[in-house]
Amino acid sequence: MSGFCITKAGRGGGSGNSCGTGTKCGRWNPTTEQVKLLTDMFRSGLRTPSTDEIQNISTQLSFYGKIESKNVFYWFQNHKARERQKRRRVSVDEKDVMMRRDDKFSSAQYFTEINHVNEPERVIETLQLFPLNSFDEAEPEKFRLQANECNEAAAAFSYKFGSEMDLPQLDLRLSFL
Amino acid sequence: MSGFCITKAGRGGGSGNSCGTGTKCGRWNPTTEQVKLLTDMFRSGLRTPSTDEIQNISTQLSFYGKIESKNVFYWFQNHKARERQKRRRVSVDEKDVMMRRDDKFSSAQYFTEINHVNEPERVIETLQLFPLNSFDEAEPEKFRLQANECNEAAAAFSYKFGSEMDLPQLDLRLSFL
DNA sequence: AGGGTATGAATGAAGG
DNA sequence: CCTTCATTCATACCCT
Repeated sequence: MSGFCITKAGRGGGSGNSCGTGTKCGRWNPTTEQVKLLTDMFRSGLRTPSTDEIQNISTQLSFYGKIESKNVFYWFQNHKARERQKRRRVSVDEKDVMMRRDDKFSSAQYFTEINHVNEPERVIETLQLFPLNSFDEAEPEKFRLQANECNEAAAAFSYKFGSEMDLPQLDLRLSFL
Repeated sequence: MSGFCITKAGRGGGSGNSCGTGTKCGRWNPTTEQVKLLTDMFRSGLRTPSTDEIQNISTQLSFYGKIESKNVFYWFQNHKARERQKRRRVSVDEKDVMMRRDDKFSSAQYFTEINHVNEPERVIETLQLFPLNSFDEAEPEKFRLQANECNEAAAAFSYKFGSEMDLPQLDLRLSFL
């Protein structure tokens, strides 16, 4: 299928991986300038660039090194997802902590914390060199709590399928194998 | 054996992956055989299987592991969409390369490339293994669909490369907001 | 030199 | 059909 992991045959595989000049092939390795700019954009509020924006960004960043549009696309996808993930993780932890203490009287505190929800530990904040608008990450994300787990969306599956297991065994065009 | 990546515990071996016996199964994890067959079908031209086809395929593939109709449905949806997306990105990237030269008025060339949108595969070999009327493989999609995109892209470019091409000091932060 | 972490890439599943 | 989200795989990088 789509190149499983086309992995760079580089390592050990004698295959023509001509990335000699320290540029490792295989997967995009952003330069610090590229990362800085991408991060700036993200901090400025850009979360999901459109195709055109991706193109522009890619084109411009290519000045600093090899880059493809898909790299930009993935970068934003991952960055956004990970921020969300981190936030979720934090909130869950907070909840756990609370729960753990049989809190009978901390309801007030509970709400307070919930409302705050984010305020991830300033782990990465070391980068706060920028003067700026610290509003950045606020992002009023819609809290569409999603029913995860095996909730099974079969029901939600709007696509219509015939009458279930009718056992229509047949010729099958799967004679590929 | 070049087994380096491709698979590993996850979807490999088409056996270990049994969500069946109480194992928590979050989402379908196709076995390699299933992927291979689906890919073959896709390469044979099947793009949008009908409900019946989906049913049949699903039934057949269930021999290789747990699978539901919706999985087949989604697989084709995703595969098709991603191939198209990939193609689009690649073609644009190529364009970028060209644009780097001075040709700001290469609209002719521009369109030529768009129309080409080379399709490396596109093997028509298998022809009608499928008795059905599934001509959809031909994907009667017209080009006019692309026309629109072309315009947008063109606009974006003119905007961008209107006068100079090396502004390393780009002010990305504002251009896309 | 090995383990942990950060992150690029891929893809199943939905929503619209 | 297109876009987006969640999850997972595969690596690069860093640390002890």
